Parts: sequence; C-alpha cells; structure tokens
Amino acid sequence: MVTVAPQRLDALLQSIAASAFQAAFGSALPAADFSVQKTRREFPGDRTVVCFPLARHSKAAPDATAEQLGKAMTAAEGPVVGYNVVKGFLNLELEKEYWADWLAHAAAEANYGREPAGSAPHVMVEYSSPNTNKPLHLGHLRNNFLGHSVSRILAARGHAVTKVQIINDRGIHICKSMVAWRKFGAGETPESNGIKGDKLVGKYYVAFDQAFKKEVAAMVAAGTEQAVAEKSAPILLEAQETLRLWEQGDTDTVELWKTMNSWVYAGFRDTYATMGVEFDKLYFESDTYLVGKERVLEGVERGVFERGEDGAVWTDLTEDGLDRKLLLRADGTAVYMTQDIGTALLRFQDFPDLDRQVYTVGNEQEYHFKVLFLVLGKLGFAQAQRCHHLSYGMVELPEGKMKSREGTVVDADDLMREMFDIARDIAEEAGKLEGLDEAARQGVFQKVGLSALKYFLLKVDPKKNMMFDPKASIDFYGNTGPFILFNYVRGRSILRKAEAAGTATEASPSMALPGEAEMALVSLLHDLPDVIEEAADTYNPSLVANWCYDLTKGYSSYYQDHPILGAEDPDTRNLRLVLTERFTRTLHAGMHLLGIDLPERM
RNA sequence: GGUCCCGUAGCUCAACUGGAUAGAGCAUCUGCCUUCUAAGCAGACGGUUUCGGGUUCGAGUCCCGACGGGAUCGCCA
Repeated sequence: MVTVAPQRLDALLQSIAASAFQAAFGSALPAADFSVQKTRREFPGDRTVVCFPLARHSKAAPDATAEQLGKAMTAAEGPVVGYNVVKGFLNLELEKEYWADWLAHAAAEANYGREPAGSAPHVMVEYSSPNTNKPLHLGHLRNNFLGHSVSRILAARGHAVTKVQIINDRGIHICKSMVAWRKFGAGETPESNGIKGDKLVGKYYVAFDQAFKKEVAAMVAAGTEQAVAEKSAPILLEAQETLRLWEQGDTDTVELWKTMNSWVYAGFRDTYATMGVEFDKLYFESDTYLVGKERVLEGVERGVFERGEDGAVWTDLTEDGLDRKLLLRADGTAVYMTQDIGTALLRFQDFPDLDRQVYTVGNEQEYHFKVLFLVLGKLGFAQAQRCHHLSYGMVELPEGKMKSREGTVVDADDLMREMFDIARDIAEEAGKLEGLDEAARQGVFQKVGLSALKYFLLKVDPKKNMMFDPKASIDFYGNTGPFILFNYVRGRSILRKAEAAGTATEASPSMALPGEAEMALVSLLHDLPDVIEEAADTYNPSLVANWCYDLTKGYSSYYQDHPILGAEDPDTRNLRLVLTERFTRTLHAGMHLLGIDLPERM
C-alpha cells in the first residue's frame, strides 16, 4: 500500500504534472497552471487535467499534449497508474490502494476536514440583532441560521470565533410599547397571563399603532391635514416625551423600560434555545450609542470628520464613490450610524486580537455597511478592510414581502412548533419510535423538524432572495433535512448492529479495494476539506448544505443495492462497514457546520 | 435617474478559480418492501440557461447593450 501524502490529492497531482510536463516538453510551468478536476462519471478515471491551456507551452496539439503528459505522469512516482485522453482532457486513473489507504487512515482522523483550532485569526460574527418591540420571525431564522453556521464554518477553518449580537433596546419603538402598555395594559405581565414576554411587548406595539391610527383618523375628520395629524397625534407626542425622559434618566421611565426589555429577552432566550443557536456575548445599543458619540466627536477634533454650520457632524465619502453621510445630528443625538461605530469600537476594545468582524444583516443595509467600514478605516482601524457584511436576501412569501399590517408575518415560534408537529405526525404514522419514552420521542421530533427548517433556509445561496410558501410548507421528503437525517440514522443503525455482533467497523488489512460504486462515495467524502475552505472564504453555508445532500444521496443509492451486513464475503463487508462509518461521521461533521443535530433513530 | 444584486425545467433550487452531453427535489407517469429504517431506490417526462452582441480552443459563468424582478440612494432603524 502507498502512504497517503500529507498534501491534498489535487496539489499532489499538480506537482506530479508539473515535473512530468517539464520532463516531456522541457518547459517549466508553475504547478498551479495545471487545472485538476474530478473526472466526469461517463469517463474512466478519477481526476482530469485540462490540457487546452497547456498546448501553447508544449507546442503540440491538446490531444498530443495530453497523451505525452499522461504517459509521463503514469511513469512518475505516485498514485497515477493509467490514463486516457478524450478531446484534450487527460483522465488519470489512480491506484485503488491509494483510495483504500485514504479511506482507512486519512478519512478516519477525528478532525478530518478541520484545521487546528487557533491556526487562523480571531473573528467576531454578529447575527440575529433584533429590535425589542417584536417577536422573531422567519427572516430572523434565516439570519440566525446563517450567522450560526458561518461561525462554525470559520471555526472549522481554525479561526477563534466569538459569536455576538447587538440588541436594539433603545429608541422610539420600545417607547411606543411602553406608552401603550401604560394606557391599555392594566398591569398585565408575562407571569400574570402566561404570554411569552416578546409576544406581550409585541402586542402593545401593535396596540400603539392602532391607537395612533385612530387618533390620526379622528383629527383628519375634524379638519386636520393628514401629514400634520401623523406628526402631532397625542399618543405619538407621548412616546416622544417618553424617549426624552428615558434619555434624561427619569427613574420611572427607566424602570419600566428595564422591565419590558427583560420580558422580551426572556422570550428571545426561549426562542434561541429552541432554535439551537447561542451567543458568547451580547451588546446592547443602550450601552454603545454614547461611545459612538464620543468617538465621532474625537474624529471631528482629529479632522477626519466635518462639522456643519448647524453643528451636525458629517463624513465626506465622495472620494470613495459614495456620498456625504451624517454621523451626529445638530442637537448632538445619535443616529443609527453613530451607534454602530460605537459598537464596533467597543468590540475592538473588548477583544484586542480581533482580526475582523462579520455582520449578518439583510441586503437592504449594504450601503450602510460600506459606509461603516470606510468610517472605521478613517478612524484608524486597519481591521476595517477585512470586515465583512454577510448580506443575505429576503425570504419572500408568494404574495411578496411579509407585512405585519396584513398579518402575513411568519412567527418563528409558530413555525418551529409546526415543524415539530409534522415530524411527529410522520413518525407516528410510520411507527418507528416504539420503545422510546415521550421525552426521547420529543427530542427526535425537534431534531427532525429543525433539520427541515434549517436545511431549507441554508441550502440557498445567502445572497439570493428565496421563496417560502406557507401553504406548501416545508417538505420532509426529497432534497430536505429529514432525508439527510434518515440516511444517517440508517447508517448508524447498521453500525450499531455490527458492533453488537462484534464485527469490526474499522479497516482490516485485508479490506476489499473500493470498486466503481464505492469510488463515487469515496470521492465525495474526499471533498469535505475543499468544501469547508470554499464555504469559509465566501461565507456561504449553502455549499456545505449541498455537499451534505450530495453525499447522502450517494450513500442512499449505494445502500439500496449493496447489502452491508449481508455482504458476500468478510472483506467486502469490511469495506462497506468502513464506508458506512466514514459516511456517518463525515456527514455528522458537515451537518454540525450547519448547526443541525442528528438523531440516532427516527 | 445613479449604484448594487438577481434572472437556469411548470414550481423551488444546484452547477468549484471559464471546461466534456447544464443537475437535484417537487409535480405527473412506471416499476421495486417475507431481506441492514420505503422520510427510500431505479426509470420516464421536462432546457434556445430572459434576449442580442462580444472575448476564446471552450461561456449558465467574463465584457457591452436591452428587457424583467428586487434593494438602496433619510437628521428611520
């Protein structure tokens, strides 16, 4: 058996190709010039070198170039044992022992696919970042799952990762809920009536809006102009007064603000727990906006920002192809940008080794983040140019955007519960969970239901808008999370049976060599490190999701017509068990990167 | 109007730095459970990759233009 080289296969083949090319044509090319890709199914071989670009240097036709290169590579030291040429494509055949050895050893490593922890710089990933006036909805689910998954993907690439969110706990929106609760709440609390805290506060935010509209309508009926009424309705003035009182630190106002925010946090905590996402540190806007004001004023003193005649502070980004942008109002109060500057600086202060920040925020804020990164650069932060806005598209309904006014907002808690219920219905119908107690069954329903939701939201390229049809709901069959779980469970079931029977699931020296059917799977398993690298470089979990599906599809197909435990001879059984072991473990690693937990049964 | 993103099968989505005959799922139709979990497998059907040019050995992918959809250009967040 050959020993698997420490370098990845494609790099190995590139270097073999480079020296073979020099031997054959006397021309030295960098190894990177040799394009190595997987050989398509319909041709014999494992890897293909595309020879068209080489023809210039070989001064021979692509076919002739491929022919000579193939001959030289086969003759060279290494795993290449044969080749064929099809229209300028050089298909290389690798010795089966190479793959058997890879399967037995490299793929067996506990950290297969991952870089050592701490081998890459410290990155902060922000996600979720809700307002405290409304419960979490479907859009937040996409945001949370994306951010959480990207943190895990970066960690797999060796980055130290700190997961954070910024909670928008300050401003006119929460004051509106406070005013409405005082007027209409009659002392209602989450404890007094059993409503989740975030739902309760959301209810008063809606109540405010209704009362506001009623007042405006009455004023218009009495002869006031619509625009005037919308700015002077008494309940709105009351909310604005509440905000002023809050900024002055008025005791009663601050107390109520604290109370109502604490209800919301408690509600959010429940939702995050159900979703299976977590954070290392929370930032609150009420703590960071003042920092932003200070730093903006410092920037004025250092001459990187300008103060207008009215006292407002601006930054001029016309040289960067953008506009002039307000950083502080004339009255000295903060705008959105001010607090984001404060938050960013506070984070660099909290974690001095931070290499960059990744912000998981919808694509409607692309302009905002362009400005933010430029401003951070102006303030002297070199990390600013490595910061990244993980921008994602909207989740749309068949009739368009979600609109709270039309009651089309898909609530996160409701949707997750619905997923669990469907998982329960299907499982009970199939009757496969007999013998498990209710708690264990519930655990399975949650894993299956969440897998459906997470996979659905993560398999789509983040930058694209995506469609969610509540009527069609989320599927549990086909290209779905439950399909992946199902095959994992089948594999695990076989491995448990083998272990119970005392049959080895690790490679024996006489393990059969992988044939064509096995190679399809081996090749997919081999892709994992490249997939993780690409996903990390592009902050794109959908690449991992699609790989998980392809791998699973491959196993499912293999499973169908290759008996594992009932294989025709012990060495073949050994190979199939090792393959099953690698499938389950590698898939587990991939699904972990998506934040999806796998059950043992379903 | 300026800038950015998207446009692939009836529907929802794939396609690594430009590579061979563009792939899955859903839907429709046909087979396959006394055999390791049928939430499965195999097959059929389905495409001028919105349109028109260009670059090159080769374009869904890159460039230019049109068309369609979305976002943004607030002292809102």
